[in-house]
Amino acid sequence: MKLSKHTDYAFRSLIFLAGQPPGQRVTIQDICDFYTISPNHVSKVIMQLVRRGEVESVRGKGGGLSLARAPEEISLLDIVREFETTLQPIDCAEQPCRIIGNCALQGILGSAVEAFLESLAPYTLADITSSEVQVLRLQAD
Amino acid sequence: MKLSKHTDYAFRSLIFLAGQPPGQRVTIQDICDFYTISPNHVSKVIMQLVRRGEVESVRGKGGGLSLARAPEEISLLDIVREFETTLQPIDCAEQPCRIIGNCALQGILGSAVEAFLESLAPYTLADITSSEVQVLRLQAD
DNA sequence: ACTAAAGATGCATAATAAATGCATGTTTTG
DNA sequence: CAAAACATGCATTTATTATGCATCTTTAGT
Ligand code: SF4
Ligand code: SF4
Repeated sequence: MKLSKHTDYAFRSLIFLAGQPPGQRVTIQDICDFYTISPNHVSKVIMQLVRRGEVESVRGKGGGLSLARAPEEISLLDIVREFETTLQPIDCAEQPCRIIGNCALQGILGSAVEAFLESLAPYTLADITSSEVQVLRLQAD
Repeated sequence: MKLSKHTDYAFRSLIFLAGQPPGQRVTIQDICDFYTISPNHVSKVIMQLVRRGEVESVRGKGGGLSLARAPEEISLLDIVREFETTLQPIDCAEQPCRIIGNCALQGILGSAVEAFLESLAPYTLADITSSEVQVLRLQAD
């Protein structure tokens, strides 16, 4: 029961962006340098965030990335929902199971996943971006 | 965010065993025939259940498997805990993350997993073993 | 207009983990 | 002692994830 790295990379990127002074743009390279992760992933993750409207990207020379919304308005739940490919803990149809329809397990697991997601619902990017991160960012330069 | 097939195979096996008349023994082969899954997996899964004391196995000719406890005493939560290799949604140390210690995300995700597990806690094998399954089992022969 | 910076996208490969299969050993009944 | 059935280890396959590479598009600055 793990989340994919894409999901974490999305969080890392958002946290990094949230740690910037207002109006500042950063490049994908900056993010990758900071975390020592692959630009290929970050690039794709950022694209998804741009499409969703969480991040603003400016192409071309002098361009870069910035948050398109206040951190308080970026829900952790939305990010998990976006980047997790499957939220169904068991796929009964994959190895077709003979007792489908007579098994309450699917339902129980489904509500357990709901409980997982519900418990993320109250939190936003602002809750996971401490001022220490901003300091760290400055030290990095 | 999927559970492993081992976990589901454990559930399938337990449900099958719970559907037997009292005192009846079944072989691993029976379980595999019923669900059309691989004996190799089931064999290993059953072993874990035997070690944990949920299933009783008798070796040798005429042997087989049976539940070692009442279905009401087999917690779904315990099964998930046993068969899921990792219950940590993100491993911050894998791609060492620079903001470890300054990131509240781990904690939030941790409590989300707790919520997931907590919501399984009230249920037992008895809750997912309907009488229809027993009927189906009889029809299978 | 040209060039370089920087994002956007697609495809190929590598790494990892899960799932499956095969072979062999051990126990027990008849 | 032979056959049934569990027990265990190892090899192979498959699926998914992660990574890398190549190329295209956009835009600022000269
Ligand atoms: S045992 Fe229940 S949850 Fe598992 S595959 Fe069968 S129907 Fe689905
Ligand atoms: S961003 Fe937070 S949760 Fe993700 S790896 Fe870094 S410290 Fe861990």
